[in-house]
Amino acid sequence: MQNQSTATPLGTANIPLTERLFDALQRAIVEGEIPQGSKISEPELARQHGVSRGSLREAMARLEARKLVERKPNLGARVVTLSYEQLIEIFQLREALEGMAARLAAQNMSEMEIEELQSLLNQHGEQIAEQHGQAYFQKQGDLDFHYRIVQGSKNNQLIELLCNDLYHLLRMYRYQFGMRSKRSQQAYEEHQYLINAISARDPEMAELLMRQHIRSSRRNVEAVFLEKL
Amino acid sequence: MQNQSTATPLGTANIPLTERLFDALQRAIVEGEIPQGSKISEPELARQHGVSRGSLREAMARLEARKLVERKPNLGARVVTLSYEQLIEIFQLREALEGMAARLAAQNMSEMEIEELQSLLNQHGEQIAEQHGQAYFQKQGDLDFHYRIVQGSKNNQLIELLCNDLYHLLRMYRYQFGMRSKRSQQAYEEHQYLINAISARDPEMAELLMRQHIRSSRRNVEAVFLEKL
DNA sequence: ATTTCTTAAAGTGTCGACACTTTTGTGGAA
DNA sequence: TTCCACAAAAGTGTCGACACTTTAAGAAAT
Repeated sequence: MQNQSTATPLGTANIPLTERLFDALQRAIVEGEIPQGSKISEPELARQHGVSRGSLREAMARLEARKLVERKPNLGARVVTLSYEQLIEIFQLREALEGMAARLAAQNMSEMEIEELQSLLNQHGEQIAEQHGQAYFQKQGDLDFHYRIVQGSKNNQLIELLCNDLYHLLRMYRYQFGMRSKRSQQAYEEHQYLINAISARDPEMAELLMRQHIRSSRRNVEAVFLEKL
Repeated sequence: MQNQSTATPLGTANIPLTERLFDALQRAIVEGEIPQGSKISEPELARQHGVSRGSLREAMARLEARKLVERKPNLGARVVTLSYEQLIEIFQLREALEGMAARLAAQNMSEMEIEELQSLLNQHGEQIAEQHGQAYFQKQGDLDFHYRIVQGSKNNQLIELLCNDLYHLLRMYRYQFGMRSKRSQQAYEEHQYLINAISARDPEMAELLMRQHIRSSRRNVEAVFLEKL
């Protein structure tokens, strides 16, 4: 039996402080609550969250590993600064990684998983039809779809890398750069082709389609950026 | 002015303790000095290295991020356990990532870098001729070659990922699984083709060749493993 | 008024201590 | 002898303190 009345907010039991802190900070950074490029003062941030500097420090080390903050010895840490160049680099990474993921998914996804993926896409389709669903589709839906294919690859290295490491940095870009687009209809169709290839157990085709899909997505981002100038 | 006589071993000045510790531990793990799968006791390891637990803890957090140790809350940390399955997964990753790296290298490497790469390969060739240079070529040379192509991609995300994160895990496999092979002659030739493609500024071909090269390398590992059973 | 030197404030690096959790080891009951 | 309970030991989680480094502010000199 342990004290449930005093400190522990019920449900956070046994989850180490550092971990909760890490999640909280990650969310705050991704959503821009702590602005990009801003300097982080350990004593202040620790105080705000009511933890010791040591605990915060360990959370920061993990944030650094995910490239959400940058630290320089004796100079302290700052939230990463997002840039167009980095975003393009990430798209190139994704093209390679998710391409491989799609290839493996075509080999390794179970029939059931494929069905679920299809029904997820059907939902997206409805939402697009209903509300010209730009908001939802871009922000959550697209991410969900890609997420599942990565899971379907059954390659743990790939899953770890894309879903734990890169995922949050990418989310940060979506949050803070806007990144809405008029491509939802187009993306929806590309997703459907992809499912077809996976369903047909055609790894080669699945990889090809995924790579094209991400390349289109990148071009769209490039176009949006040019507009802004 | 700072005390040069007492503590600082001259040359380690200003490099934080945690960082030096991190490097030392990483080396020890990669080379198997601390055996794979072994449990790590923070107090003991800290004592051995003459640092406080806090410093060691931060180094451990970074090791964890590189997948060299695994930590579970309240249960402590163990060195990662290498497995055939994981190795295959890593090869799949590399196929995707280094394939992309080769593609980009064909676009972005400077003429000078290409020349240097060629002369590096020439050295390798000589070594193979001389001493049937299996040892060197496998352990260092091959890694060097791939390393340079990744650098040549000029994609910082890719460079970071392959040369900082995955690199050491891969080195650990080389160290501890042996992974010598009779493929050095074959690999040498494949490397030469790759340079030709890069030199011809043919991204498509460079990617294709790199992927084939890594796939061959994987097949070789698979074969070596089957032998062992 | 501008620059530079000096000194105080803030911040980071590192440590040792204590509370709580898990593991280990020992003795008694079946 | 085997199994369980329970105390002791070891280990992890978290904190606060102190030393050294960097940054900021203010005084002195040009």
